[in-house]
Amino acid sequence: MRLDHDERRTELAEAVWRVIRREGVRGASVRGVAREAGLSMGSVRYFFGTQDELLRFAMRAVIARAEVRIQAGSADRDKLVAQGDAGAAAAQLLEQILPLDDERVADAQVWLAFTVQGTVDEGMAKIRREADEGVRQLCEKCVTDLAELGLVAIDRDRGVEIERLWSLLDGLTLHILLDLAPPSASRAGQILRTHLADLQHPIPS
Amino acid sequence: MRLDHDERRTELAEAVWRVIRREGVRGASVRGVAREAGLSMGSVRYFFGTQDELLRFAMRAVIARAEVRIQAGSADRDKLVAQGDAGAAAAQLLEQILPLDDERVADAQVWLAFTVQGTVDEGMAKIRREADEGVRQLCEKCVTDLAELGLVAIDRDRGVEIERLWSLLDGLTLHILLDLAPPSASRAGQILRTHLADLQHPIPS
DNA sequence: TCTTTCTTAGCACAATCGTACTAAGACCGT
DNA sequence: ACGGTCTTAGTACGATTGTGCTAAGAAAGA
Repeated sequence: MRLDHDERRTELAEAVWRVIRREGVRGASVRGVAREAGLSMGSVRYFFGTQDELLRFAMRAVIARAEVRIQAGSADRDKLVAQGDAGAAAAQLLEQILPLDDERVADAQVWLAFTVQGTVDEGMAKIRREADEGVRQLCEKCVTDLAELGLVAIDRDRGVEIERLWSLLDGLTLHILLDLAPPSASRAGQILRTHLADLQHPIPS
Repeated sequence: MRLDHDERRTELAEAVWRVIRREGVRGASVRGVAREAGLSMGSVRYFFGTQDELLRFAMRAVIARAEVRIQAGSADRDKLVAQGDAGAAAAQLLEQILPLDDERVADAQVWLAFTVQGTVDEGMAKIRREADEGVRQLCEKCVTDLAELGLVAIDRDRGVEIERLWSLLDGLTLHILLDLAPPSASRAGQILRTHLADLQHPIPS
């Protein structure tokens, strides 16, 4: 069955994630992943012809999980925007992106490892760029939704605000992953809401 | 001469940086670094008894470079604060932290690689935490200086603002390194100044 | 039950890894 | 010129790496 085949590949991807969290991308050798998955080396090679193919699949699988999470509350958020509360919609969306529970922390750890590996591996860099563009568009949508409802001051440079929001999100994510300023998970949401509140008010000057 | 000895160690650290930028921490093997430095394997081992020692030294050397850069304009900034222009002082300091030229981008690339390696290597994690605490204190000083001059609204939670600024800095750094939104280097400064301006005005209502 | 296809296991190969060790070279005070 | 210390080079060892290849086992349709 072809279904079993894909399920196996996903199981192997999950084994890759566990190994990466424990030993880094360095430890994600074919043998290491096989051991983690309880399979032999030859079996892994049956499902993935090469190590690169294995790692790229595992990387894309992280993206797929994130997309599912983001898609989940999509309808609710659209309703909020239609009701004029784009601020609440933005908060709900962006809190989905931040790693605020263990599962998302685990995913983000793996993603960060792949991201840095992409500094050296052009194949991974390409995958990362596609995913990052997706996040950027989400940030853009948040700012645009707010602006179209007149909730963002006109004197704001929208491009600057989009990239500021985007950078803040990635910085918060990094800080949560590195466990900086201990109560990060709960405080990250507070920081995000403060930022969105700022965005919705003009600079008095 | 003991001086030559330390100079050699620094040369080897620089070789480590180049290898890491080109091939990642993965490629920073004893052999690889020796080849990059134009030395034999045995020579590297003479200056560093173990690979871990070599990499840790190279990591601390990145910190040392950053400290020199930050220390450089220190007097000027203190003068600005004394004159009541804490905003200009903050902008000058924080722009030193961002990788806005090639040299600092190179350093930040290496630092990021070490940082992620620290996810798996407790020794590196310790070094990273010390350095991160230093950056946090710089952010704290910026916010505190502004607040003591009455330039920050009282209704701001200072802890939140410190970590928001800190996260934004790290996020901007990451985006510059990953080359997101092409004209990042020039735009990063603009984003930082926008953020500092926001910080200096109360949230109306 | 036989046969064909799908999975799994295991070994072999060359390459690379970190470390230990030895010996030859360079340099310097005397 | 000599003696001793500081540097460098080179080699060897066992372990691990990615990949190619072969054959045994499982599953399923005839």
